[in-house]
Amino acid sequence: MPALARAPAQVQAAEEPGKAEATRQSILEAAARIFRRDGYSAARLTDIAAEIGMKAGSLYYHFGSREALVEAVMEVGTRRTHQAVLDALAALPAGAGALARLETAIERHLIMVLAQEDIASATIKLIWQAPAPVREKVLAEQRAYGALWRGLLEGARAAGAIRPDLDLSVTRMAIMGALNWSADWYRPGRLTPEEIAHDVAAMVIGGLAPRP
Amino acid sequence: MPALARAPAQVQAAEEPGKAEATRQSILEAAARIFRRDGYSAARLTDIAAEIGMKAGSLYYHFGSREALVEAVMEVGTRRTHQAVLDALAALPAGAGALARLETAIERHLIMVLAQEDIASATIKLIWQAPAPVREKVLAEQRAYGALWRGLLEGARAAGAIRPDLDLSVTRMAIMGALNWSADWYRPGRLTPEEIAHDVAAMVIGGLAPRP
DNA sequence: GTCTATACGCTGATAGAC
DNA sequence: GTCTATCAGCGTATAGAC
Repeated sequence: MPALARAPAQVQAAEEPGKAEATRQSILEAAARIFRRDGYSAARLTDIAAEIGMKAGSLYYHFGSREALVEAVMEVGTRRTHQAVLDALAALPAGAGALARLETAIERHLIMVLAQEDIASATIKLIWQAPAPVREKVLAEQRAYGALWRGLLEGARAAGAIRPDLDLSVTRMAIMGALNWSADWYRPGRLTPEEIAHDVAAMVIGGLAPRP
Repeated sequence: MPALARAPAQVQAAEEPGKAEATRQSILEAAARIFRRDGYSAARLTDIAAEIGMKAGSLYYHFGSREALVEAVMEVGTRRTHQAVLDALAALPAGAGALARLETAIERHLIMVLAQEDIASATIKLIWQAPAPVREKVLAEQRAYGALWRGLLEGARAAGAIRPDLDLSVTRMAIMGALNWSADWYRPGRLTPEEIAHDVAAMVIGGLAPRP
């Protein structure tokens, strides 16, 4: 079979960013910025388009609807946060203990949310604002991420680092709450994302530990 | 000055619930239910009115606008939660320590959010969904509530119950996040609000404690 | 006080020129 | 690919009957 001189346009676009793909990306970024700033209901397609010097109608060449757009934003946000935490865990030394892994995950997740990552923090903010169908899809995708956390907590419990009277589901949700709420209240300034991440991680880890 | 046989209608309405006042109350409750279920943008005045067998237009006899309605819901929610926590604190024995006070506040706040209190949990859910002007007003009202928590944390720190390296503002927001996020994920069933409140309180208190 | 009927504005979405 | 119309739908809000 002779090699094709050039892959079909569609495939090419999927592989290396052609113009359409690049535009799609900047639309996603712009949408994340506006959605994050205004919330789901107040964000208008006009504002999003204007953010990158386009007109609202043009967005429809790249996305089928407003809902498809939010969904895409949240899908990327979910995947990106998941991947960042996985990477951080992979970067740990081989012998890292369960607590070190949990601590790493907490800090990395929080930094994704705080460090100007519009897509990550917009995603968190939008989860409970988006229309139910979108929310369901995203939550389904987040199950894998949730499973990662469940594993981390079970590992910590097996290592004796979690007091036996705590329910692990409640624990997990309380942790996610402490982390995700920061997407709303955080304003750059007094403390760095790293400082905040450290404090929260310290609190959580300490809170899980069995009473001496 | 001879006593009036009957107070003017307006004053009467403000003092003891006349019909208008009673209706106003049930509108607030209905609105909280719908807003909590659907979120700010998806909740329609038609749905709210229908919830209590009214027509959308009739709501305008009681509230000037959709925004005025959400604002009223959130105002009541804020006040009611604040008051519930104050009451719980007041019910403690006189000699209760700083940690016991903090623990009580955590549990009471969480129970307000979880125990089918539509107005309290709708308020939390709406804070970051409502239009900016409404949010600003509500946040302003919540400053007093925030001050209560700041006092609780400072008291705990003075009592030596909080490790010195934790920033109290970050701590406070992390706690509120862990508590408030529950308004979104909690579904009645497996665990009671009390059980959840206990777990979260235990985690938080433990997390603040100085490392031995 | 609540209804019905309607006006109004706004925004998501489409069609076709370029 | 992006623009310029333009439409359609919906939900808030108003006016007036009852």
